[in-house]
Amino acid sequence: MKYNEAKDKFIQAWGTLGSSWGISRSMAQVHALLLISPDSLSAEEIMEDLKISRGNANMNIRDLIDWGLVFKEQVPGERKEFFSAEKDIWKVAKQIIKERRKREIEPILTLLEELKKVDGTKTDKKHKAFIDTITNLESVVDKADFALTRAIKLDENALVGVLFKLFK
Amino acid sequence: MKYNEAKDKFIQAWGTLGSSWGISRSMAQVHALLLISPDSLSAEEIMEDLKISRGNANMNIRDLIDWGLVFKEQVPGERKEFFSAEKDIWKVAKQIIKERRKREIEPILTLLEELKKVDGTKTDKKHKAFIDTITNLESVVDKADFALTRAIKLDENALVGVLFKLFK
DNA sequence: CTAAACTTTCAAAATAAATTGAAAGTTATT
DNA sequence: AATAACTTTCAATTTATTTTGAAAGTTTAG
Repeated sequence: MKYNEAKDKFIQAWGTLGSSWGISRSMAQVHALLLISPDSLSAEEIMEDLKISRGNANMNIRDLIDWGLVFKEQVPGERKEFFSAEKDIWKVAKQIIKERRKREIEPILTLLEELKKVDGTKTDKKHKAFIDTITNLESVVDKADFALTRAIKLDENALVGVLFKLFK
Repeated sequence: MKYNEAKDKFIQAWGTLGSSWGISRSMAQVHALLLISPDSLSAEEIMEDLKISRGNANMNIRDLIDWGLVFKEQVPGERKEFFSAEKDIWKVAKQIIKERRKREIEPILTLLEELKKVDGTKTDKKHKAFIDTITNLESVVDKADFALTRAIKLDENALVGVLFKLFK
């Protein structure tokens, strides 16, 4: 397989994959392109390579910067901005976990806390089932939160150690 | 907060949440409704409660069954089918992890394995960067796969034990 | 076997999300 | 201060996803 073929395959597959993670195709593709680029790229180059519009490129680059997955770089003698991706995949994974935890787990916990306050008596079947579900959900989500919060503080080697200890 | 208010809030929030996990709003809402229902519900009741069409209800119930989150139940004397959700949230979480692992992690590993075969020389910067990225990705995804595969074999209490050992 | 009860399918319609591109906004250079 | 280089915004458009609902299919009861 030729380099260009492999590159296109990776970018396109990463784009498809992104969709199932709630990340837009373009954002995933910009990320993929920067991940495999040895040098930082300008918005112009990204647009041309991926055949996407200026607006799209700009928006997705900004989002990737917000996610902490891409950095702005200053190239001496060049006026325009260049961008490069975080290449340490473990850091990338941690960043993604961190962002999703903040965006998804925190709101669930807030919601569940709120919903526990529902009025009702213990003898009402529906009320009981509701409280049970909310309580059990909270317990599981709390544990996931705990695990993820700790995981993003580990380095990759420590994680490996932990995994082996855990599932020996 | 009244029961009905809390119920609606939960169903609506679960629907919204589902979206960010690549699950359609209706599917998440059907799941939420069944999760808090003490009794199993017919397709008819689900349609009416959530104000969704027959086809939509049917499709999403089937999908939830495929995911192993909902079961068909036979009610004596009734001809139509009734449905109920798995109420053990740890089992629910494990099912979701299991399905997503199969649908998302397996294809990535296949892709990365394939992409390692790219032609090229070690002196080519682009080729080297590509191989590095693919290799590092594979290493991280492999570890995630290992951790998830093991996690879905644990029961909830064992998981708690493991978490404490891990992050003492 | 036939009709009624119920379930599934799927093309069309509705909705939601992503993308474009040109105009407006900024910043640096002379 | 004027202009060129570059970045951002956003309304309009395109594309993708979800939902509908009526028709077709299936199963059970009589």
